[in-house]
Amino acid sequence: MNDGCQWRKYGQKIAKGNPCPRAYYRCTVGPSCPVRKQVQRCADDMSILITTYEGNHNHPLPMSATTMASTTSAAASMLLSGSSSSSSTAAVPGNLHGLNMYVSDNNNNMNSISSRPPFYFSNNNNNNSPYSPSPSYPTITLDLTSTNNNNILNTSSSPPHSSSSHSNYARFSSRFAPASSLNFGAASEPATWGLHNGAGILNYGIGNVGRSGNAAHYRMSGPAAGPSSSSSHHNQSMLADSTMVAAATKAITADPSFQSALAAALTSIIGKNNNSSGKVVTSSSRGGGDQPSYLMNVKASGDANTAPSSTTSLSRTGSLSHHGQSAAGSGLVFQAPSSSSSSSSPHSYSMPAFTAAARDASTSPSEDN
DNA sequence: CGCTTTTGACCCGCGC
DNA sequence: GCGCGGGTCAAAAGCG
Repeated sequence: MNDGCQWRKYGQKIAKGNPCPRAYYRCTVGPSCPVRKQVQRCADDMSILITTYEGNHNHPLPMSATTMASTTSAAASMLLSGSSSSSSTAAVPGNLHGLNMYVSDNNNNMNSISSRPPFYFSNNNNNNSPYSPSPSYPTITLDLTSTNNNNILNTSSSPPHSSSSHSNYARFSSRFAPASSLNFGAASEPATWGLHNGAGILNYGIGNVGRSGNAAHYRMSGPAAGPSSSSSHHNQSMLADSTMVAAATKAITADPSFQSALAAALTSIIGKNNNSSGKVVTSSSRGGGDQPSYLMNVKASGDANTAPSSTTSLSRTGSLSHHGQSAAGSGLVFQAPSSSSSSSSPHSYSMPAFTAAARDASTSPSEDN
């Protein structure tokens, strides 16, 4: 996926748990630009690419990387951020509890590093795009650079690849709002992608409201608050215009493998932070409403000296597999890495828990290992 | 010829 | 201390 920057590959590695090699690239635009990116295919759906950016560019970005004219991304930004602005709004990345994300169609100049959010989904399944030659590869990109004020990272004082708790990953996590969570829709249920907090105040997502043959119909789902509510900066209205539906549908097309890829992408963050001061610590049920809700709590204290400890959660609702095994009442579903023992146990996961979540979402639990 | 990619070696942190 | 795994280095090969 052409993102407007020039990259030089400097390494490739087979990572555990994924037969596909992970490729390492450096930015070659600047003489000593510290920005790097990793590209890897999703283990569960090799048509999905996961790209992770890390570092700050120390040079002006090329024009191709600074132009942003994506109405789709703007719409999707609103979708996931809860903004009520119309589609004429400039492409301002959504910012919800510190987690910026939006859905993007790669055909719409989704090439800007300076203005895109750090976490976005791209489905470049339009072969007319000059940036997506041949096959269509939906991609999930984690942008850990800090080239605009909307990014949640600031890695300027971090060494490019610190593996200590001072890494940018730790700060990434530390800036999650304590109660924010990412809502994984159940694979066998209408997907509700979006963010909500522990109290269920914010729950923007994309709901599959019906199927006709193979055609899925999506709607935007929001909280119960009225569309004109503006009492808080988290405007809770949703605009389900056609642009948003189109963007949302594209993002959901890969469901449930989309979930897997997202989980794997998150794994790349959490895995970095899997140390004594910040790790996936537990999993628990935390039913907060009428439907079962399983939250995977991630404690990330980040920089032990400066950042207060915070907790973020991954949650998914509904059943956990395609095979009818409901997780309701089953209690612990995800096992924390700290108590797992590699792959020897059928209920332990060598990968961080987010990968486990992905497999739960798309395969039989008995296939996990 | 210059730049990029490939690929095995190397480094280092972490867990046992 | 040792092995493992992720990330990087650097020489060789590839390519336009």
